[in-house]
Amino acid sequence: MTEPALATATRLRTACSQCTLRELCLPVGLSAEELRSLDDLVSTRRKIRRGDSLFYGGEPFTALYAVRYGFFKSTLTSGDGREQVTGFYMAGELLGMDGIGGDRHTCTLTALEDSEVCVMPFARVEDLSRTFEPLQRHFHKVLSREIVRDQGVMMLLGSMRAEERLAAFLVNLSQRLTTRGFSASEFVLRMTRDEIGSYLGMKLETVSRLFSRFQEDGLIEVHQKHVRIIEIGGLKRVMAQAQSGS
Amino acid sequence: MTEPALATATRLRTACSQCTLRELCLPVGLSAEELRSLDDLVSTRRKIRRGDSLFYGGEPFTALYAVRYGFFKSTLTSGDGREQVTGFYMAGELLGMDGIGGDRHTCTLTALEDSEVCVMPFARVEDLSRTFEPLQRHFHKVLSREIVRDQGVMMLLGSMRAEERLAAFLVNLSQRLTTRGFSASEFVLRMTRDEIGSYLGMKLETVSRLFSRFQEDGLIEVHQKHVRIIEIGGLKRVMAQAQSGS
DNA sequence: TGCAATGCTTGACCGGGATCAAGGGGCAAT
DNA sequence: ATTGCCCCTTGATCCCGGTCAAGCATTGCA
Repeated sequence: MTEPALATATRLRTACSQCTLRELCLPVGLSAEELRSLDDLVSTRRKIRRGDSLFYGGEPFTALYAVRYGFFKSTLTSGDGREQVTGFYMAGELLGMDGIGGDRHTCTLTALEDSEVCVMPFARVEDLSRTFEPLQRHFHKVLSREIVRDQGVMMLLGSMRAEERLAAFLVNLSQRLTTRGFSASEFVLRMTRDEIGSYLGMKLETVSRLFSRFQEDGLIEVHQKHVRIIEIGGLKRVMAQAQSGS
Repeated sequence: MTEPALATATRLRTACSQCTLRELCLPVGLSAEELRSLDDLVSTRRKIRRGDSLFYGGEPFTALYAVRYGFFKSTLTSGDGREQVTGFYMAGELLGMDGIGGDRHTCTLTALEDSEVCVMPFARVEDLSRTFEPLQRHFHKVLSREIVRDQGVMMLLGSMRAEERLAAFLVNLSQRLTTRGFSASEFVLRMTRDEIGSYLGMKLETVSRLFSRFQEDGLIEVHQKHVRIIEIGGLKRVMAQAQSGS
């Protein structure tokens, strides 16, 4: 039986081997053939409109997702309804790893702009990584890096002052955008002050005031969601001024 | 060639299949034979004296460790020397997962009492989990649960007030001790006020004051490191009194 | 094109928790 | 049993960042 033309087209559209983002979400240094063996990883793609959610906390876990384009936040809701932003995700980053442990997602993933993800059924990820060692290794690294990232945020929240936290946030954002070929110094925030504040453990008013202060100090220029970093070195200095906070 | 008696003895001593903790750190529901196939996981054991470190941040990553007995803290040191406690670990819990992503450890693991760990060379973990599906699945779950745990701490630090955080800490400790067959209501803290404070993002004085306050309120009884929980329901109520903090 | 909704900024004030300081208790080593 | 060190407790004071409030800017929809 020959493959129908439509299936071929779909396959091509979802092929990891053709994806410009692959060095962000897949192991590097593979031969063309090895790469092709990864094309089975992605079953389909899914578009998420701004404001819609990819999955909700409590929902059964079935797949991991790689961001193709767009921007997401992950949120955790506590028993009493408080909402905490636990992360922001952009192209090439992996979503849904929280769900593996308990077979349901613990957090909610919401698109902050129109986005698209590659759907990777988790059973397939596990199957493939049993037979394909580079994938196994890579997958473990991705999981581990998520742990390290979270611990970095713990350090942020646990031992830094508000202005240090916001500076660190901007520096981090700038670095991640650079990796993806965007400008390091000028970008549009996809999230609100409230979401930044939740992520960084401060109120939206504090975020706003600090943006204004950084601007007065000549470190950045802000107009609503538009941010231009003028002196990244200054931000890094703010980040690390050895004092204890909270 | 027969196996020398000493090797046999070592093997017996390190056999997962014989370990009373195995339901805490290995997949459950395995046959005796399947269990035996896991005995290769642990290469050796290692004792760590109180105050000594199992590994340091920056050190090359080679193995994961399962706590056999004892108590550990993990700490992260920032560029400017500030130290953040990122977790406490007890029997049956897995250490070292932070190292997988970058081939070196990012945090330091220090014993808070005389302890022993099982050393599981990571190459062996990956090999075995390629051929033995239940181990693969289990390992992924453990990694994922660490992510979820860290996100829980982020929520703690990002959106709860000091007294809520400390109450949550006590409730969590009590639960983990119960799982391990210890008393849920009476235990000895292995860490100092300073370490608790670092973990929870507050100063040691605040920890001390809150302990005193909880005692006045009849929720607990504290004498130095000795804690007796009198009303766990009260602690849970403190934990969730819907207000915003920090 | 105008209106409503949402998000941002800024000011005034307040309070939780940090900081500074002093003293007390327990444990380990001898 | 004594000594010294580390840890814990408690008080007094201060300040960062939260809270409350008012008004402005931007965006999306009718």
